[in-house]
Amino acid sequence: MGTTQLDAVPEPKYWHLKTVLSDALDSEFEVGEILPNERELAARFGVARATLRQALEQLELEGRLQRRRGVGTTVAPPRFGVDVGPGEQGWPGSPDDAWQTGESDETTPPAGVAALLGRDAGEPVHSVRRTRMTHGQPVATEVLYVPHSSVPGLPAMDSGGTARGRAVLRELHRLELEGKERTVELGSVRADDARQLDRLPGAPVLVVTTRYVSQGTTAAVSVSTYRADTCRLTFGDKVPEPVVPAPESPAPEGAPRRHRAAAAGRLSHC
Amino acid sequence: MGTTQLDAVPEPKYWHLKTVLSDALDSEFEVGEILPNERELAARFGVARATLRQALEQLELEGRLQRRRGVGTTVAPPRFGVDVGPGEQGWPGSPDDAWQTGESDETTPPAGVAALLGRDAGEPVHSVRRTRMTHGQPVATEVLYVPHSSVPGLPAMDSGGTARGRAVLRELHRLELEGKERTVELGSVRADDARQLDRLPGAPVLVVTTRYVSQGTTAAVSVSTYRADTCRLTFGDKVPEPVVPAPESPAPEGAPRRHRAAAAGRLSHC
DNA sequence: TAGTGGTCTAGACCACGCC
DNA sequence: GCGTGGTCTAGACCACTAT
Repeated sequence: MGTTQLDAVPEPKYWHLKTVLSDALDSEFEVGEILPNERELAARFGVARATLRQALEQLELEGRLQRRRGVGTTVAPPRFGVDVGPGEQGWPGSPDDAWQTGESDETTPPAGVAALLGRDAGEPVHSVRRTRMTHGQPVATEVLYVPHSSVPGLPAMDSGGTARGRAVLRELHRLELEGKERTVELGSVRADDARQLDRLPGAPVLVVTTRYVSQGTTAAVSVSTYRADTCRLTFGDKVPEPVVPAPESPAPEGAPRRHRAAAAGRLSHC
Repeated sequence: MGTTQLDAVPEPKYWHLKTVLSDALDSEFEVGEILPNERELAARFGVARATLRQALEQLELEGRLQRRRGVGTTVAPPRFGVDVGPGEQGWPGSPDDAWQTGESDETTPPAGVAALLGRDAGEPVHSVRRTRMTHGQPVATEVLYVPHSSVPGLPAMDSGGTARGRAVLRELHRLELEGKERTVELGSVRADDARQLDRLPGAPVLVVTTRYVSQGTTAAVSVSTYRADTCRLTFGDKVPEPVVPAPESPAPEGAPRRHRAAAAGRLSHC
């Protein structure tokens, strides 16, 4: 009746639902507000919960929603920019970088990292775990792989703690950094990283692989894992934090004040 | 019996399934090989199809599998690197860039783009659509937004074709490019881009937003949409295409020859 | 037309956060 | 304990591709 659209290509229900919800988020909700629970939303829209969840998953993927088990679904704030560009010069662990050094020990790197290092798979290297904090929340974890040959002066240390990590970084800084090469790809968080990032295993992440070049060879390789739902990676000279919308539909610029009250009967069915 | 692991934290079935399948892909399958269909796989592993599909979705997200409706599920080749770094200097549409200029017309940019341009939302700008091809396949679509003030010399053209797009780019090249700022974030493809990228709507993509700076102001903004399943974005001086594994589990370096025979009874249940 | 993956349903139970 | 999102099931039908 009211639809001018000829349904020659029927849209999936969850896709239409996602659009409806997205528009509602723009116009009727504020950042931090809590949505009705999934069972109620599904009933209100006349779909099965699994179908509703498909729509919610999409919106979470786009950074519009945040879901936490035992708590509820809230409207996510706009993604914040995280600088990973050439602006972040220097070796990892420079005085001003945003990372927090963690534990260190010896491991055999993944095959892909070994290839980047130009080492045989199975050859042990130093590994240093780090965490990146922003706005008080952990947004990324990282493992830095350093071949023994890059830090020949490293004193023998059996303890696998943060002191060892700092020692590895300190030795690394003695080398002259010629350049970095970075790649970005989509991945899903491993179980151990998931806990640190406060996400469930399998949540989407942006994986940044950095190759540190010194004296013509690869001196170290780091693999960083950024939360894809909350982060926007920025490259180049500092971007003045403009309002960049979620890819699919622009995010409103709501004040980041928080609500705990459940949304009333605003969402109408279809 | 053989498990030294105490199942105090029971792993979800789909997660375990994903691990099993991933290992099997590494050891028993080659790139291009076609897997048994979902109903058979589910039966073989003793799970519901929905559960199996959760595992397959994860593997597809990590670029290990490729699924096509009406065809089947195949083992994906390793992701290939796509250069989006500062190495790709110059304005869009430079003679050597990898993009293919498409249609152009006038549109009102999304709110976020308008903000980046420093324009009021609703103000119309030139838009140029482009496509990026690699290995004979489209890997990215792009919309370039150019305010009228950046191309004052553009002759009046009513036709909204590729000729208009080339004219806009040509005028843009008259300006001196001072720098670019790029951001990368996760998104999902809109319906129109989906067709061009040969993906279903909602498939995950890496959204690269570039701000072109000239004479201290934003002369243009482009929003590029890369297939997240097949692409690895590379920044910096050309990376010599090393073997970089999928984030969760390393990909084997199989020759990219293709099979059409269905996999035999290699996958064992649990 | 046969076979594939994609969508959808109506349930059930579980793990977690909070009170 | 209670309410939340997370997992899982066993079906059904649809859209698409290849033959």
